[in-house]
Amino acid sequence: MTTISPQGRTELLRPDGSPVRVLVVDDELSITELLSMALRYEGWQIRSAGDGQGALQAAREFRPDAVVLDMMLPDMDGLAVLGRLRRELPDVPVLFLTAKDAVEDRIAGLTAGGDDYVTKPFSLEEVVARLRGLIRRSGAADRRSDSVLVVGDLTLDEDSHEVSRAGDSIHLTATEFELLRFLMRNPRRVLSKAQILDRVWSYDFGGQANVVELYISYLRRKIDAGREPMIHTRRGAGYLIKPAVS
Amino acid sequence: MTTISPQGRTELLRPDGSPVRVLVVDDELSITELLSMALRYEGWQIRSAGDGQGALQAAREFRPDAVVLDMMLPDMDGLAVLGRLRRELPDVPVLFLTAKDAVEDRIAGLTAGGDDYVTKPFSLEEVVARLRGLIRRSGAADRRSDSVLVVGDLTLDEDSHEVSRAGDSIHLTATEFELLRFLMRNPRRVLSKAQILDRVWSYDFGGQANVVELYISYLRRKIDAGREPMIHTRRGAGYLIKPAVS
DNA sequence: TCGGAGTCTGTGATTTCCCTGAGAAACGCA
DNA sequence: TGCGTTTCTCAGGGAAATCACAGACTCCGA
Repeated sequence: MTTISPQGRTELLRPDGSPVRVLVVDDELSITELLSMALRYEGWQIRSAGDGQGALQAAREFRPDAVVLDMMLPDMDGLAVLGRLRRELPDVPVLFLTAKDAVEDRIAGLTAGGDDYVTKPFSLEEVVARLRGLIRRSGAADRRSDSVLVVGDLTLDEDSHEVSRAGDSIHLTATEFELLRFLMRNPRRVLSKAQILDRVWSYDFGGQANVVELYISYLRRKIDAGREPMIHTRRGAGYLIKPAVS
Repeated sequence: MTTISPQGRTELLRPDGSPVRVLVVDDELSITELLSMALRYEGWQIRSAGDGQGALQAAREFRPDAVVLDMMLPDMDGLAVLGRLRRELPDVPVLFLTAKDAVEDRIAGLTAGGDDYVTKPFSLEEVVARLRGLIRRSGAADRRSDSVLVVGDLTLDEDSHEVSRAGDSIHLTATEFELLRFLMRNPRRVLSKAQILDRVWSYDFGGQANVVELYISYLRRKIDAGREPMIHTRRGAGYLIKPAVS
C-alpha cells in the first residue's frame, strides 16, 4: 500500500499497513549507524547486526522484508551468511555492500535473483533507491506502487531514468538525476547543502561544497529554463522543490 | 494464464492461478542458491535438494511442475535418480545440468522425451528460457502464453530464435540473441552493465566488463542500423531498449 | 547606500565512460 | 584437419561528465 506522509513523501508499507522492516548487517559501526539513520528517515523499521551470527539471529527474530548485507564480515564468509539467511528467509531480497574491486569475483551471479548490490563508497540516495526497488519488486509492499515520482508537472521515472516537465522530455546526467530524485522525494521541504551532499554524493566525498550549488544551477537550466521555477533557494538554509503554481 | 507483472514481465502461472513449482537438484550449494534466486525472481516457487535421496523425497512432497537436475550427484547416478523421479512424476519435464564434455555420451537421447539440457557453466537467461519452454510445452501452464517478445516494431521469438525489425529478418549470434532477449524482457528499464553481465554471461565469466559494450555495439549495427535507434545508453547507469517512436 | 555573506555561473582541466577497430583464441562443422 | 564463425581482449580515440576556481551577482542589515 502506498500512502502520502505529512511531508509529502511516498511511503512503502506492507499489505497490513505496518512499516517495512530492514535488517542492516555490517561490521563497521559507522556504516550501520549511517544506514540506520537514513533508512529510518524513510519510515522503515531498522535492526542492525555487526556479524554473521548476529545477522542470523536478527533474521529469525525480526523477520525483515529486506536485508542490507556487507560481504566482508569478521566471523563468516558473506556467501555462507547469505546461504543460511536464505534458508531462514527464502523470499527476502538482499542488497549487497561490496568493495569496488571485489565485484567481479564474488557478487557476479548473486544479484541475478532480483537481488542487487552497491559498491563502497556508496551514496545514501543510491542505497535507498535500490532498496525501494527491491522491496517493491519482492511483493512485500503493494505491487501497484510504481516507480514514478511526480511534483507538479515534473515527473521522474526511477526505472527508465526518464524525466519530463509538462510533457517535454529532459535529459539529465547521472548526478543531476540523483540530485533531482532526492529533491523530488522531499517536495516542499528545505534541504541543506550538507544534507544534499550527504545523500547524493558518496559518503567519502572530499570536494568543495559548492558542487551542490553547481548542480542546482545545472538542474535549473534544464528544468526551470523559461518556465515558472520549481527549484527555490532559501538563503542560509538550503533548497527546495515544489509545484510551480502553488 | 499469463499476467503482466509490475516490471512488465510475463509470468507463467498454472491453470488454477497458483505459481509454477520447480525443484532444483544440485550438490553445489552455490548453484542451488543461484538458481533458486533467479527462478524465484520469475515468480516461481522453488524447492532445492542436494542429493538423489533428497530429490526423490522433495518430488513426493513438493509435486513440482518441472525439475532442474544435475547429472553429477554424490549419492546416486544421475540416470538412476532420473528413473526413480520418472516413476514419481511421469509427465514432469526435466532440465539436465551437465558438464560440457559429458554431453554426447549420456544426455543425448534423454532429451528426446521433451526434456532439455544446459551445460555448465550456464547463463541464467538460458536456464530460465529453457525452463519456460519446457513448462509451457508440458501443459502445466496455460498454452496460450506465447513465446514472442515485442517492443515497438522489433520482435523476438524465444522458441524459433527468430528476430525481425519492421518485417526484416535479422540474424543474431547466440550471445547477441541472449542479450537482446534480456533487454526486451525489461523494456524501458535501465539495466546496468553488471546486471547484464550477471544474467547474460555464464556465472563464472571472469572477463572484461566491456564485452557488454561490445555486444551492445554489435546489436546496434544489426538492429538500429539506418533506423530510428531503439537501444539507448544512459551514461553512468546502463542501457535500455524502448520503441523507436515514443 | 555600502559592505559582506551567501549564492550563482562561466571557463576550462581532469577524469571517467563509452565506442569501435583489429586481431587472437576458441568453437563448430564439414 | 582446415575453414568460417563467434567470442572476447586490448587499446586508442573521442565525447561527456565532473569538479575546482574565480569573478559576478544578490540579498539584507547597518
